[in-house]
Amino acid sequence: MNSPTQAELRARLMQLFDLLLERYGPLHWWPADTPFEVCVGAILTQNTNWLNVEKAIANLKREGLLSLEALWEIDQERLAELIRPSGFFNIKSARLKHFIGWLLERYGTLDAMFAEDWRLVREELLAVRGIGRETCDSMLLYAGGKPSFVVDAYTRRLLSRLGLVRETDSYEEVRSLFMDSLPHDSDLFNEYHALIVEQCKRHCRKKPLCQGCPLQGLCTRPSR
DNA sequence: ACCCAGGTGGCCC
DNA sequence: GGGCCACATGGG
Repeated sequence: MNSPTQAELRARLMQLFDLLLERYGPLHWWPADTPFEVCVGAILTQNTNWLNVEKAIANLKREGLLSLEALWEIDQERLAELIRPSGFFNIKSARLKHFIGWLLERYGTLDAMFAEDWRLVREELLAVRGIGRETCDSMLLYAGGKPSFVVDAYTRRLLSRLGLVRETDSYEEVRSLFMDSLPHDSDLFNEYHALIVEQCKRHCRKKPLCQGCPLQGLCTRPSR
């Protein structure tokens, strides 16, 4: 099977978006009250069910800790206890501390960070311990409104089942599919990623391979 | 009693 | 550049 042209890819991606939007959207992500809460949530949700993250966020809110200053002041041990429900609490408390320390040192505020060219900020964020590609892109897109497409496990699962990427493609390769094919529109990227998550949460479980998946028509590979 | 969840870094080859 | 592992809770 020869690979689809750039124009065909673009058409398929827009077709997929339209279909998902019709079914679920618009969803207006990310579920948070402030950009800072988005950043905290992005770290807490690493390989973790969102319901567990909500419990951790609720703990931080209850204690009045959902601010840059408050999280800078708090002991890492106490922070770990408060975010316990989100799992990996020792690692994540350290990662939150790393991020906050870096942000205060480098920019002082989130607004100042987002005032800088986001492509530069992306490189800087990726160098912060505990902030990988998905976390970084989530912050840029959902906290900063920057057109940086977010790739996650759901994106990979759905796109590979549709035959648009390979299972083995790297994060940057999958991200490039979107970045190179679609207009750099943060509203579009915001909805697109949210819709992929919504679709997969409902229909793309790990074991069964999308039996009777309504997106079959978009598949570039033969249905089994 | 399993299996899974909106990853990441360290270590190894 | 990849493959494997630890990290941990709560829901289905």
